[in-house]
Amino acid sequence: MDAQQIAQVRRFNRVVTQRVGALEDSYLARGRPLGQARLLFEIGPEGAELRGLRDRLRLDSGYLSRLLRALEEQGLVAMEASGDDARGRRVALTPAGLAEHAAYESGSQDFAATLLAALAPAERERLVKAMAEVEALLEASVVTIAFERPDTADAIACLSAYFAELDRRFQGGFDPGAPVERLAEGLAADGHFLMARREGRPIGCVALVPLDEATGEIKRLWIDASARGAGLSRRLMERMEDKARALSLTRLVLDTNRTLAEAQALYRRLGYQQIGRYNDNPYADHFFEKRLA
Amino acid sequence: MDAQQIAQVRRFNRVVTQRVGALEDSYLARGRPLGQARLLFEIGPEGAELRGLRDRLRLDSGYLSRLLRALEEQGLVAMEASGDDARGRRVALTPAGLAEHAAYESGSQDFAATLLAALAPAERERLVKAMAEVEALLEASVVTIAFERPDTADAIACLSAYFAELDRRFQGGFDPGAPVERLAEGLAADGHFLMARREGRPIGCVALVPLDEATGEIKRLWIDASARGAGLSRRLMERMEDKARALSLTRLVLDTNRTLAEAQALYRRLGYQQIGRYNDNPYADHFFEKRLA
DNA sequence: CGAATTATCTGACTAAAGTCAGGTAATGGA
DNA sequence: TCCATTACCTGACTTTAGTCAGATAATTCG
Repeated sequence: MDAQQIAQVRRFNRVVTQRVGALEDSYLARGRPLGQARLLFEIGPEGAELRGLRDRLRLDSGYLSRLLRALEEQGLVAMEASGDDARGRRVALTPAGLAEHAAYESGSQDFAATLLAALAPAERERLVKAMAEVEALLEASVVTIAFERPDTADAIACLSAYFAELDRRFQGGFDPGAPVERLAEGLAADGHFLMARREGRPIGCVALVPLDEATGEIKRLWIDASARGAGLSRRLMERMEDKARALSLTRLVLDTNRTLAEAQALYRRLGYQQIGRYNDNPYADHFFEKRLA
Repeated sequence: MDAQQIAQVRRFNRVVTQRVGALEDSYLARGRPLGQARLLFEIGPEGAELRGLRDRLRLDSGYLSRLLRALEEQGLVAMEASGDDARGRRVALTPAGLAEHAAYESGSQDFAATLLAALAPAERERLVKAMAEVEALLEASVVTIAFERPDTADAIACLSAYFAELDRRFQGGFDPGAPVERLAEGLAADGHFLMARREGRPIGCVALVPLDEATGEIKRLWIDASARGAGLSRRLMERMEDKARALSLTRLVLDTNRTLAEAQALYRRLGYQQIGRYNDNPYADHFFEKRLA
């Protein structure tokens, strides 16, 4: 990355934190300490477990407790017992708290609207588009990618999400042929499993299964809907190719269904070439291979 | 503007202030209270007047004084008398202060680099481009546009910048034919003058001079280089069209030089049609008109 | 069951941030 | 010249933010 890019990022950081950060805070504060305001906002109309609040806002448990006491005295929140674990507790907004929350919501909306109102419609659209792009790529930049065991709860959640999506998208649905757990165990025995996480939560995966001395098969490429469009699948695939090279494989193959157009486009962009059928997978319509340098 | 746009802006605000704002602060702090760190950073290698610091950082004068005392005790800054007003004071960084400032600079660079390093080169480029777009449009959104007298110092600065640019761009240079001040007085007598400012500083202008009962001429459209590409000229032109309609004009005309290609493109986009020469301006090569609805 | 762990709360702190009411010296206008 | 204003400083506060060491009750694991 070059100096110009770094300079642009810094300029962006400066402008945005000034223009957005400070102002948003002032809209959010509403004459209340910012800590209390943020907490009230984070609790939200559905209420929340204290545990989660501590994690999301990175608060010391003593501090959180005190903030809650303050909001409680103002009649804005009420504490409740948590469902399954009697140690944990929940907070919910009282009617007064809900009203305050709504005021925050509309303040934040007003702020966004003010920002947009200063622009002509065409520029407005450009701004919104560019913001979406920045947001998606910033999210992508905090994604971590690592090889993991495919039989952990998180990995199985990924595989299940993948199968569920295939079931939705294939005409006639999709049946993996065996329980997810069994397939995961199989992968653990003879494959490699790469997982992408954002803030700890799994958002994507891909598997590699050696077929013979020289050939590996790419399987189970899945990206959560919230993480698409930021080049994550490419990052996963490239990382897996590195692995294949490290395993001395010289050829990767994969199959795919005709409804997965964006996947096919990705494979082509990555240098995969269409080949003839190499397995009897009834769901597969297209077959690809790539020679590894 | 629609709800989706507002929602996108809010999401952007949330993600960016979390990802960028908080982290940048931690890079900036370097084990020093954030207030002191910000002040040190803001003083900069050239030093600064206390007055300006108070304004830019919105600090109480007592608080600023105290922060400076703290930095002084650490040997990072030195106070000096201000040039013209013996009440005012300046701060400058000592060698130790300069070293700390440099450390902040490099920390901020590291942060930007870390952000980019997590992305593949193609995404990196997309991110930088989108950041530039957001930055430019956010800047544009704090631009204020208003009719002002054309014979103030700021307005004359705009007109001078305009003439200087024409002089640079025209083959053979440009001679306005009279001193800027005289032309400004003329405009004040029979025209209307619209000015764009960003944080108080003039960054663009346009003038309207009625030619007869029904026709007005658009002149002196200028946008500072730092403000181009965000649709400001369009905003100025549209605002001036509104003014023309309010004056019951039904037709606007303007002339332009062949080297100003982007201006011609703008006029066409705004619905101006090319017509024959309507004056004897020796610098004009193309003539346009627009019928007002 | 008993020991270790976990979730929350309370009390006792400290540091940082920010406010307010004077006070002094320089400046500018009547 | 005199008086209001301005720029900065100092002292005396208050509020926020955040930390840390127990205490208590529920849960989990061996």
